[in-house]
Amino acid sequence: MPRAGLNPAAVVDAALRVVDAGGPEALTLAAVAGECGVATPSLYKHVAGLPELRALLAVRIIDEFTAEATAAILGRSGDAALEALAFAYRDYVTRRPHRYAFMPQRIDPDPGVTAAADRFLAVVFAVFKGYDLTDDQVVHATRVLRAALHGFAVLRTGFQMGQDVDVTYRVLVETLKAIRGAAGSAS
Amino acid sequence: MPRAGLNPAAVVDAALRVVDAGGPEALTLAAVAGECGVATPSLYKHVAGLPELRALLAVRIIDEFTAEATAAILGRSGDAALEALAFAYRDYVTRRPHRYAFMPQRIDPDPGVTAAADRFLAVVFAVFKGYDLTDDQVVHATRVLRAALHGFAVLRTGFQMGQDVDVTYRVLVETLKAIRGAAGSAS
DNA sequence: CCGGCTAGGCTAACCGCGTTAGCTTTGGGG
DNA sequence: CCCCAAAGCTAACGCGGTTAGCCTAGCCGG
Repeated sequence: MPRAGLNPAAVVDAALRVVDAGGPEALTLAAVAGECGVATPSLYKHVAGLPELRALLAVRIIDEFTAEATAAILGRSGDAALEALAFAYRDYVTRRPHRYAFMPQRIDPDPGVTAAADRFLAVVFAVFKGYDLTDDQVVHATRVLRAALHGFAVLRTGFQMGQDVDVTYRVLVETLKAIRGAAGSAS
Repeated sequence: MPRAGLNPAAVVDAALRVVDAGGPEALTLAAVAGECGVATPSLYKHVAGLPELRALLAVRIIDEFTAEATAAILGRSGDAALEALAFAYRDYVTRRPHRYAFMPQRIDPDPGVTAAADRFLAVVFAVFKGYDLTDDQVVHATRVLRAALHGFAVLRTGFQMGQDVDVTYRVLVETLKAIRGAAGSAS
């Protein structure tokens, strides 16, 4: 029987296809192996197990997202950067709803994931460079921004009632422009 | 052998203990059965399976949370109500970190969970009764508030760097007071 | 007080998933 | 050309959810 010619990157590619098609729940070694056209245990020749595959996938996704976010805020500052990041965020989540579930939410034991998360964080951080805030204030502002954008991303599909979610997002973004003032006064 | 005297409520009680002790990941029929002092399949005499147990647990937790949130905003309105809800939210998450994971994030197929989620939503909704907003605007404001509070709750434990998370939360709450104006202008 | 019925417990067994062990074979490099 | 490491495979285990089917505790009517 011919070799499948796999490698870690190809396994992650297959995992991405599985996740895109079936959501985060569908990410199973059996499914990925099927997608690769290989028996399940064969995957262990390329990744150490499900946790490592998840970590590799997370790095891939975080970096993809970071690249888009970076492109969005390049050349902008202040409220314009904040808006650009917010819309890039929403766009990614809309375009890749299942992938977003792998964005880091708590501290990850995997150092690769932590590093990728830090790279992403630097982008959010950059938004507040244009404002006149102390270092501490920038940290708080970054956390608030992340929390709001993430919360919206998570709940987005769960909003009942007919009102336009795009309008809600605009309200959110407008609200967030108050971060600058709030960070200044609350610390 | 003597009967264990179980019933659905007692099973949910055991499930709560399991979740409190080991986190949402630990919620397994085997663990709950162990906590009940019973063999795993015996649970099926009281709950239909893991999904139903999860749903029952979610209802229990959402209602517990709703009760606390309701108590917090009773007798307050406007910014005071918003603050009270925000702090009740944060307090619950801090006190019951594992339980919070069962709060509804997307539409749940279980009608009981949906009903409980609606009861909770009504509380958040009530915060904006005191503001001068149209019905549509209240819906958007409610969504924004939920998104921000939820996002913070989720990311709370993941914040790196030493800065005080309580200060961050104060910045968040201050920022959210701008919802009124944003909802008014953006729609 | 007794017989029986039901509800609530049990064991056995199946399936799917992750994982490990150990065998086989491919195919590139000395 | 041969060899051997890498990359595939099958077999087997453990664990979790779930189903089937048995057995008995304990209430209820006679």
